Amino acid sequence: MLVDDEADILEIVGYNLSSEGYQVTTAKNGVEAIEKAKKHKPHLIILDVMMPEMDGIEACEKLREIPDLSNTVITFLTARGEDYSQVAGFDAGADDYITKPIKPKVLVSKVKALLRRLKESENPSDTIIKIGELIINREEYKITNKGEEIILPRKEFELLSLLATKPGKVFKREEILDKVWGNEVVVGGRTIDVHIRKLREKIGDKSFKTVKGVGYKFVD
Amino acid sequence: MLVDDEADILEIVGYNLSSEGYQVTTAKNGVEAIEKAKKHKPHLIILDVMMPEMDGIEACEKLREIPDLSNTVITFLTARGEDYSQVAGFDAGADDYITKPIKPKVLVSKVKALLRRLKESENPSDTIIKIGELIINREEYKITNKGEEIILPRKEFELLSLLATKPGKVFKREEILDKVWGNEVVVGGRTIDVHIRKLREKIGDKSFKTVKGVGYKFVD
DNA sequence: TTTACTGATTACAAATTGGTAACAATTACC
DNA sequence: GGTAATTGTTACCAATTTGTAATCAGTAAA
Repeated sequence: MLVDDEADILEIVGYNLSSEGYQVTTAKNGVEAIEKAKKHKPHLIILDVMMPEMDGIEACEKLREIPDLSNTVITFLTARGEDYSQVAGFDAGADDYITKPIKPKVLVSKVKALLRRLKESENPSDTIIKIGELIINREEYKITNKGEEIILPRKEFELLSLLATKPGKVFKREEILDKVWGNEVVVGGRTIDVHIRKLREKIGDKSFKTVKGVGYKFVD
Repeated sequence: MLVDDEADILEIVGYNLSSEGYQVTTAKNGVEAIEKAKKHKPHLIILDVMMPEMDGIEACEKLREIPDLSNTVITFLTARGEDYSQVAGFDAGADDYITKPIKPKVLVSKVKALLRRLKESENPSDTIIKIGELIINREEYKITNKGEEIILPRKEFELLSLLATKPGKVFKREEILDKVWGNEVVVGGRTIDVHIRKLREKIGDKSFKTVKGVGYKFVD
């Protein structure tokens, strides 16, 4: 959604974005913008700072209060050099700004980048494993169990990660050594057991099942 | 890449651009242009509107459908006065047009301008990162923390920038070295730690979390 | 030239982790 | 029930990893 009081800008920018395949809505002022935003729930709002009646900053603040738009990216259009408006803009909840004069190529690639960013934040990739009340975030090396955050040392984290990739599957000791320690490292016979014990202490005894003569498995 | 059915034009324009240091490919018609464009992925395509078989407009539309060429600038060559072709050209996805007769000086400066624009748009809006009260402006190498402006040395700035691109994500030491120092540079084992320490001093201790055996992460 | 700063290194301190040994407990199997 | 094999547990220690301060070379600014 484009918001600007100048019809020229709406047309030029709108044309460029449409021809990239984006669906474009326009609004001529802040009031209209809020109205239309509620209806259309745009993914991205490009907002001119300088507008009559309600300026961009104020419009932005109002837009940010609309719950449906919490995932909407808002970016300002601002004349080059007005840095004060940048700061004020960020305070108002903007995510980025674009400087005038507008270069179509720059604009389009900026819009692409912003929407890509939005998309990325929507699906939290496969780095996250979720089993019952246990959430393993590989990217952040963080574990949440029943809403409580737990920080595990590396080996314990990796051991848990491994077992959790396939709940119910029995991992042979050999396999665990391979994947967690690396098959060139030689460790004593009780090492795995000790680490399992630590995990049992921290995550819960019932989650780890021993299969005698074979290995361990993680159960929900 | 130049596309025109007249060999004279290819030669003259090609000569002028080559002598400015550009790498020039040529094609005699639309079909050849598409073929060669797929192979060479040119940064800029100059396309004559009037060509036998497939005209410039049609060629442009086909070129725009090639994913690899989404960042390619396409400009038309058109006889002065044919405005209709300008409109049609923009609809077909062109970025600019050049009128015949061609004045070499004008042409070269236009090409320069177009390629400069491309370059600017290639590294788009990662320019500003905002996390809580911290605003990082990569374009201006400026950081604002709680409204206060902070100036960081280059390495510290880049380290912070990197970590801030994905708050919460743990960046492995290896990855940090790669992205901030460049993977050909070899630095001592304590270098990253020392820089982290300086950032902790300037930005706040709590913002940087150590993950032993792995790396560091930035947290809000 | 002087000064100030950046960026890296070093050496040592501090903290944490990972592993082991010794022994206890449990299980499987005869 | 007895025995051997396997796993659980604990305390302890060594190795690894990180934090920190001091220092130094290189470079840009004054």
